[in-house]
Amino acid sequence: MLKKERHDFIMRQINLHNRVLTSDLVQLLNVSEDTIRRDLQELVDENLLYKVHGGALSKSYHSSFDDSTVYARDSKIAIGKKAVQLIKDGMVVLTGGGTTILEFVKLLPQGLTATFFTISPLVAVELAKYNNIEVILIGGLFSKNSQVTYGGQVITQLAEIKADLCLMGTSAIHPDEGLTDTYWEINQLKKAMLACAKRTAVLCISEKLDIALRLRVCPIESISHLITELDLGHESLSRYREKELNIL
Amino acid sequence: MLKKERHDFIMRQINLHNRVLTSDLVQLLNVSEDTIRRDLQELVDENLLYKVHGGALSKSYHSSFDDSTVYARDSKIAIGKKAVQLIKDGMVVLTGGGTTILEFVKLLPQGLTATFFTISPLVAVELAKYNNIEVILIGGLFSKNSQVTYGGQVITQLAEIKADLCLMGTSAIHPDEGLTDTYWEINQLKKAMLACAKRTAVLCISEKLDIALRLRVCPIESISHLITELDLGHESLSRYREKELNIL
DNA sequence: CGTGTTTTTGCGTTTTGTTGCAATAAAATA
DNA sequence: TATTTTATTGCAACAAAACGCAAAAACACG
Repeated sequence: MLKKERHDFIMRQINLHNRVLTSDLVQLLNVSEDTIRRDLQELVDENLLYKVHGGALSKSYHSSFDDSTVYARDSKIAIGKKAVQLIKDGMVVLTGGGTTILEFVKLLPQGLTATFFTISPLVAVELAKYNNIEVILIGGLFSKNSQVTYGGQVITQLAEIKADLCLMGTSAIHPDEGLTDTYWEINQLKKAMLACAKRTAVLCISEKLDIALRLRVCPIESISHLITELDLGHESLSRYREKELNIL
Repeated sequence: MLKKERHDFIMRQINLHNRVLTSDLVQLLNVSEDTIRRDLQELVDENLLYKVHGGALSKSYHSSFDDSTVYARDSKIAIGKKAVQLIKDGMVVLTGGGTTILEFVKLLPQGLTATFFTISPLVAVELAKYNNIEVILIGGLFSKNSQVTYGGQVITQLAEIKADLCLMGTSAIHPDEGLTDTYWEINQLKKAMLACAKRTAVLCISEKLDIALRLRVCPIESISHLITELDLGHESLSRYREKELNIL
């Protein structure tokens, strides 16, 4: 088995299970511990995973809930500022949930007149602080993990909406694999959101670039804007610049 | 289980419940007390929580005092405790919004298995902290004043629900005039909520007793329970005791 | 084809990290 | 104060990682 194959195998395990044990890999791949450790180190150097004592963890699996201190808050504010530029008076906007979106909402101009649909209660509460924004919260089953509504009812309601712009956070984006996710229901949800907006902007901190997870949401071509905290010319974005995609 | 995963688990517990007991963690994670204590110490070193005798506390719990700014919080907690007694495993409950309801939700027992419908995003977020409660957020226009969803869509959806119990806060209750309100839309909403529940409990701090506002929601007979912070025998409640109404 | 170079891999050793135990100290509780 | 519960500390056993080294494989090039 070639080294590259081993690396791919490891990454597949990581994306599948969010974690992997060194000892498991030794068994599965039938090589020495040292080799696995070296492999993991190389993948760390490529910025593809986190190494911990005993194994490795997925980058996308970021210690799920830390509401006191928003992870990478500065980056998210930078993204929020860029996203605000897309919003014009009179627009109908659909948003997902997540801390990045929340930071974006806090940065909207006070006088903005617009209609916002959202599946996130927290986003709704934040949007309600703007006098001229009409807020419609899409109801349904409430997800304990993602803190958004999901399920059949949400998707049915989304089908009735025609939005000018959809803003969504993401757990992973990859130049070839497009938008991917780990959970089936969230995957379905994102597809429905994409379907009801003319354009979609993906808000994404740079460390979620170049990651592909189990379930495909859409190809990269279905996205109109990619917003990261990086400068336009940044090297990490070159593979995305080749696609038909506005980068902010 | 990797150490990092344990740390994440602990942080999730902390952020969910604002506190955690060492002994609980020992059981849940199946490791020795020493390990848990060391984990907690490491998280303290990372400035992620406070350690106290017997367990640990969330940092945000101490720093953010927005709880204490709730008006008449003690009364609302007293009401919440009484309201919890009405909730049994397996029930389908519908709740409104408001700080009284929110305090009630925080007092629910951890293991409770139930289904909650709610029109309040904040209540939904709070309910989501209970593993065995299914939370359905009813969507629609979002009211900037009351922080609940309202309007035609909400009423349509309410019509499809059959709840065992409805819990609502109120701005006014009067022995002769019944439940009253100031805003047309909220009035409609409350009527719809009443209609879809077998029984309705009104949570109401004593200073809202004996007040009648412009719009009638329902006569006092339509309410099955009145819950205030007062003792059962309190004089202010005498006029209500004469009605067919359980007083808690 | 042969020879020197680089890459890859596994082995032994040392170092570091992790965990549970026991003895003792401190804090909470009655 | 007496008793129980929880913390702290040092220690030993074990697991995993790092490091240097050498064998083997793959590669480059005359």
